[in-house]
Amino acid sequence: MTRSSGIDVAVSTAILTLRRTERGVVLSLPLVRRTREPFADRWALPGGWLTATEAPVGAAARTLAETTGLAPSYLEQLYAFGAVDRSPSRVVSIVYWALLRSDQVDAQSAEYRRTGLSPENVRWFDADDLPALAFDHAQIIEYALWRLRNKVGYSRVAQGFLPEEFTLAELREAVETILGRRLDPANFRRQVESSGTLIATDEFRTGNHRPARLYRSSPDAELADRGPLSSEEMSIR
Amino acid sequence: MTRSSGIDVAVSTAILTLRRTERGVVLSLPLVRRTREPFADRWALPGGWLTATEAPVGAAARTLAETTGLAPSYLEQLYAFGAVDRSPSRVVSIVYWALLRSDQVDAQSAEYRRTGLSPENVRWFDADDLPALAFDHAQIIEYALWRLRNKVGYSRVAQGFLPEEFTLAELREAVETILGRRLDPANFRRQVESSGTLIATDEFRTGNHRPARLYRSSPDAELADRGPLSSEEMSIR
DNA sequence: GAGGTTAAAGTCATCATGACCAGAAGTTCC
DNA sequence: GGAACTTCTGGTCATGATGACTTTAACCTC
Repeated sequence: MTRSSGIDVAVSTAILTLRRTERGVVLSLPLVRRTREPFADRWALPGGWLTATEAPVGAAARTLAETTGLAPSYLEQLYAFGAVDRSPSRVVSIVYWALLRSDQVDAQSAEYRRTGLSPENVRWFDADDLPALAFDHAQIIEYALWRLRNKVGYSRVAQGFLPEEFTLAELREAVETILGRRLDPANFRRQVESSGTLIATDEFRTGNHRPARLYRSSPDAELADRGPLSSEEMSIR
Repeated sequence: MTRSSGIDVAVSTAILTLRRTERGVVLSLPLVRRTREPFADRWALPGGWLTATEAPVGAAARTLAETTGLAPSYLEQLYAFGAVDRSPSRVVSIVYWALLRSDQVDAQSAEYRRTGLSPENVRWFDADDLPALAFDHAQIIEYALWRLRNKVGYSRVAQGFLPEEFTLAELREAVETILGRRLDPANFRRQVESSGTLIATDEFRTGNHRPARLYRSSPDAELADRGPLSSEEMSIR
C-alpha cells in the first residue's frame, strides 16, 4: 500500500447572507471572478489552496478574508469533492458554507468605499439569480441552500444572519426568506418563545406600528448542531 | 497564489451493522489492525489512499473491499479531516460511513471459513465496547453514530441493516438498537405504515406467536436524504 | 385443548401546529 | 388633536401527530 503521492487540496466557501433589496430581503452570496484557467473569467466560490501547516477550516477562513475581506459568523464544512473529471488536474476540494450577519455586509461595503479598493473581481449575487459558474459550483450552492433550509427547521441558524439585537419580525423575515414562504407572525412568536433560544431585552424598535421588543440570542445554545470534532470545527465566534 | 503542493489524501469508512449476540442485537463495526507506524498494532477504521484516477467514494468502496472484503449497502460521506496534528505527516482524510445488511455479515463470515482466510487483522467490535483506536477514530465513530441516530428519525436508514424481507418487529428491533430505547410496537407500526416506505408482501414469518407479515422496502424512496451531487455519491445499490 | 407469546388493530388523552381573532401601541395624515 | 393605519402581541379553536394502553388474533408448545 503506497501513498497517494500528492493531491492538491482546495478549500472554498459559500458565504450566505441576507440582503435588503427593492424586492425585499433576498438570500445572496459573494462570488469571485476567476483570473486563470480553467474557467477563466467565470464566477466561482471564493477559496484557495490548503497549505501544509493549517487546518482546513482555518484555510477556509483565511482564503475568505484574502479574497473578499469577509469574516463570517458561522462556518461549517459542507462536503469534500474529488471527482476526477471535475477539473483537468486532480484536485480534492473541501467546501464550507458560512453565514454572514447582514450588518457585516454593510460594514464591508463601507470599508471598500473608505479604502477606495473597489473589488472588481468580487460581486454579490442573489441566490436565485446566479450567473454561469465555474466547476460544479452551481450544484454546490444548491446543496448549501438545501442544508440551510433544512437546518432552519431545527436549529437557530437564522440568528446567524441577524445583528446582535433584533425583533421577532426581523427573525421571522429571515426565516421566511430562507424557506421561501410566509409564516404566521403569532404562531412564529409562540414557537420561538417556547424554544428558549432568545433573551428578551428591555429595548424596543419603534416604527409605523406598535413598538416591537428587541431580542438577543441566548448565549448558551449552539447556532447549529454538533460537528465531529468539538475542537476543530463549528462556530468560530 | 500557488498550489498546495501535494497532500496525501486518505479515505476510510466506518461500516456499521447490526449483530445478533447473546446480549441481543448490538451495533457493531469492523476494525483493522494497523501494521505500520504511526499507531502500529492499534485498531483503526478500514481505509487506504486515494489514487489519482478515482473518485473518493470509489476509493472508499475499493479500500473497504481490499481490507475487509465487505460491500456495504449504503455509503455516505461523513466528514473531511485535516488537522495538522492529526498525524506526524500532513494528511487529509475523507471519512465515510456505511451501512451493512446483517445477512451480508453472515455471508462474509462464511466466505472467510470457506477460503480458510481468517483475517487476523480484521475484527468486529461492538460500538459500545471499542478498544483503543488509532488517530481520532474514536471521535469519528462517535460522530458516525450520532449521524445514524439522527437519521433514523426522519429517513429509512434502518432498512439498510435488514435483508430484503423483514417483519415490522425486526425493523423495530433495529431502530430500538440504534436509538438505545424500546419503542411501543403498536405505535411503531402505525407510524411506519403511514409513512409509505414499506410494501407488504403475502408472506409471513411463523414462530412461537401469531405469524408476522413480511415487508420489503418500497423501491422508489431513497434510503437517506440527498447528497450534493446526484451522480457521485449516495446509495451504491 | 390450555396456556404462552407476539402480531395487529383500536381507543383515549395529550401535545404541537396552523388558521384565525382581537386588543395594544405606536406613526401618519388630516 | 383625532382618525386611520400598521404591526405587535396575546389569545382561541380545530386538527393532526404522538404516547400509553387495551383488546383480539393466530401461532407454538406442552
